[in-house]
Amino acid sequence: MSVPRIRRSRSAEHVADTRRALLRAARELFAERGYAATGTEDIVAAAAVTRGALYHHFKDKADLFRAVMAECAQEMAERLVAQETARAETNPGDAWQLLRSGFQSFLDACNDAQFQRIVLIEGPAVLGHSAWDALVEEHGYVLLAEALTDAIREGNVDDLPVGPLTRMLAALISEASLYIARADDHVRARQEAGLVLERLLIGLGRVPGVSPALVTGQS
Amino acid sequence: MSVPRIRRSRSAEHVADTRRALLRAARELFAERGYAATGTEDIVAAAAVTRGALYHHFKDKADLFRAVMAECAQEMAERLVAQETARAETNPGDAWQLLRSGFQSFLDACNDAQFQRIVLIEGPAVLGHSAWDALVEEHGYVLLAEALTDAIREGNVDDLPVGPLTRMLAALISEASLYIARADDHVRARQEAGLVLERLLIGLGRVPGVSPALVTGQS
DNA sequence: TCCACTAACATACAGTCTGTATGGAACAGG
DNA sequence: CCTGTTCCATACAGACTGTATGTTAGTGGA
Repeated sequence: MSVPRIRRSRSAEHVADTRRALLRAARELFAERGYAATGTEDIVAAAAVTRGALYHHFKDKADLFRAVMAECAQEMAERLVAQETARAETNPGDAWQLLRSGFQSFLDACNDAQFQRIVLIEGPAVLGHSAWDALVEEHGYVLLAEALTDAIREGNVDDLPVGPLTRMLAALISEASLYIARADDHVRARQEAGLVLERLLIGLGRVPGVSPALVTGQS
Repeated sequence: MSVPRIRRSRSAEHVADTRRALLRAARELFAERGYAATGTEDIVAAAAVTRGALYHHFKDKADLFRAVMAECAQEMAERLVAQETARAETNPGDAWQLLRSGFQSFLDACNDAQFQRIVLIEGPAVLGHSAWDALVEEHGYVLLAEALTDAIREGNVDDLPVGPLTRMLAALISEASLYIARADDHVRARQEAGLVLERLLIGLGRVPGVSPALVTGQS
């Protein structure tokens, strides 16, 4: 009953096509229905191949997801870098000013349903913490940490520990983007979240009168 | 519709036992292995019942998870409320001071592996966004939002939109607690995260020289 | 050109897991 | 005594994942 599939010359280009089709289909479906609710059969059907191709190119379903998430994170990082280098050229300010505006543009860039669902929602649960963190570390945190280090070196941001600062700021922006995405009034939510973010960042600047040893960790 | 007094002195207790056993076993296993990696058979085995009992008490596996997560969130909220009311009595300060110290103690309370895994990691992916948000809204956000509203009314916190502020602060603390939990040096991580948090909160206070309309939303 | 040999799939199958349907025991009420 | 309901156990059907196996196009060597 099954119509035999005719396979023509299988060039390296065709192989790459298969892989890309799988990635594209998986990305779409994972973002729309979530990881658990997306069967491998659904993916290969959308990609017009069979499960054999999937398991040839990827170790398992989670491996496919990892590749999809890496692609999402990669694209987001590239988008941001391009945006920020352009801004730095046209309007050269100090690193701190650049970082603050960068946060705001990240807030806009983050407003991408696929990125949110795959990287922020499904990612931590599907890949465990370590694998997720490794991916984000590679694609996202490095940029933020670099910018923060620059700003600290320039003296406009107080010498706070970059590690936790990076994670916490990233979480802040992530949550803000999710808040904006699910709000009824996107424009208003964007404005409010941007305002809150800007206010929170104020505290990072040099504040001469404040001793950095206020908090010791024991309540 | 009339509910006559039901007295099943012994059996009613037994029924509650079954339910509690399921909740306890599920909580343990979900926190340890994650939702997807925990089979219903594992849960009922740990609870010393059969799958029939599980599906009698809960609609499906996700429903059981929801109950577990609600329990976790409930306990966390109770713990915090108790802690804060005690603090408020012994050391009555203004709402803002109370809130700041409350954040720090939340940072400590959040350092609970079950809470982190179930509520913060698995929750958003297992229950969708809306169900998760509804639960957190009910158990966690209300407290934070109330405290923020008080602090704003007292004038020590600027009149910022409470909705996004609540979510973003909660995300901040959640990420900080995760950072602390996975750090090699917990004590140091706790100290650093607490410091960063304290600094970020500074920006929320009244800052006379800053116009709140700096950020308009369009980059 | 012939012959391995391998990459790139397709297909069939086995194991696992979830949800449901069925059955039964205990108990309350009429 | 009969009946209905609650509470749970068991059996079963469907779905899904990963793997084993088959098949074909390309490739390098002799």
